[in-house]
Amino acid sequence: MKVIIARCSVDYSGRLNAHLPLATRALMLKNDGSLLIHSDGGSYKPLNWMSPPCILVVEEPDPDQIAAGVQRLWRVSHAKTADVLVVSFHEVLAEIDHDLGDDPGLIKEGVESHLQQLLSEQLEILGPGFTLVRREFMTAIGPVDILARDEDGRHVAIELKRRGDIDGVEQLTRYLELLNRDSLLRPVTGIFAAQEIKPQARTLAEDRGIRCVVLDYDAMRGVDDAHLRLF
Amino acid sequence: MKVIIARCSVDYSGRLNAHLPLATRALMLKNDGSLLIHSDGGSYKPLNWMSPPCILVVEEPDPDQIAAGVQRLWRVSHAKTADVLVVSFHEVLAEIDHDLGDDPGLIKEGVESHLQQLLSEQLEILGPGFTLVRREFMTAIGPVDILARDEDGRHVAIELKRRGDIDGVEQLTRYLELLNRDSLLRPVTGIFAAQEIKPQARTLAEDRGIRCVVLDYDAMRGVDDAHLRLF
DNA sequence: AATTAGATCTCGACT
DNA sequence: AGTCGAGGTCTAATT
Repeated sequence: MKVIIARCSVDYSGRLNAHLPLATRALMLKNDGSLLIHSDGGSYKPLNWMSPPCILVVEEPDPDQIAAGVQRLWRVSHAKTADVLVVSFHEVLAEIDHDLGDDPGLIKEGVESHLQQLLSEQLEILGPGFTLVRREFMTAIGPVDILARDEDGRHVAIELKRRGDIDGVEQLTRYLELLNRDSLLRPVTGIFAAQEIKPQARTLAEDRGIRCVVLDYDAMRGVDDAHLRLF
Repeated sequence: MKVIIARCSVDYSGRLNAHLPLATRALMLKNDGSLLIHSDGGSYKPLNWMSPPCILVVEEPDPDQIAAGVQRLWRVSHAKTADVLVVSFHEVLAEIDHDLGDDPGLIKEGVESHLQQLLSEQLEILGPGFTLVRREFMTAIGPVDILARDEDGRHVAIELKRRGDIDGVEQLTRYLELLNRDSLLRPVTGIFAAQEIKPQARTLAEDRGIRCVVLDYDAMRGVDDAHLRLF
């Protein structure tokens, strides 16, 4: 990995065209040839970048560029697409070159799949007498997060989201339409469950007879922990 | 901005919990206190990070940590949420500290808004006799990208995407339903236009009588350039 | 400040 | 390899 602080301008051409005027920036060149160009702010997204697989070529600046103050020229080309990133160095202010070796990788403890697990174990949150049929119930257009039965034994399809917006309601609607064509399942009602439900999504869901349920993740985890402590 | 190459381990706790085992990594500390932790690979997304607004506190390692080889301890806390990132430094291998100043920012061209401009100037792509009514035609549920009339003077709502998938078809369907309630506009047909249309989206659209048009951005830009060169 | 839709989205899982 | 769904999504525009 090489890190360079430099005054430079940058041009990108590919899925869009973009230009960064001359300024001081931090460049991170990774072992695979990929390049990130960061400013001293914003969040983790670089101002400009090239993703691997790509190739870095050091070019000679032409006379016009030299006259304009360009000392070094990098052309980073994507190996499979026509994407190109050109960095015009006007001044290199600092540089680090160091071998990092392989990274052992990130250990994550997720939330989304965990939420599904918690809810399937705590279906009473949705109402008394709810029982689980299956998690990830497969249909022709994809898996329904949870299929359950209500206290009267009728099927209920549950779509789970961390943040419930309109797309989730559309998704559940498509599932319901499909499930209700199946005489073995019919009638199937829907529940839209999320930690947070956007007003537009709630309106659309209720318009379509889909019940909305806001989930309290911390409370559900608490119940789960209490449950574990019993064993 | 400070860039550090160090052997370190990292723990994140927030919307999820994550742990990075001891390894050599590149850390980028920005002026606003935000921190990125990169490995020598992957794309622009860091292994771990803390977004601003956040605060960095240098802590004293406790005896156990010192015994384990921890030389320095950083605790980066988000200012508004409970998110915390802890970096345990075992060895600092290189370091750069440099002031970058403000960045003049990125100039972009070729995103959806640009595509919308090009298409509204080249409506003949959709068929002979098409005329523009309005870009961003406002409705109660949001703006339709382009409202036009076909050669017979009938209204056509056009939904524009870079990549056309099912969500875009749903969106256009909602617009069409609403627009067709308006006696001044009725009948309104739909066109789903994108640089790339996913098969599922095409099937759904054509099922609903919505025409699909694949756009050639380069050709459209070429026409635009040619048009400019005339003046 | 809150909401919404786009993104050079990225990333992983599954077909 | 393509497709689909999720993301500690991020980000910019608009209400």
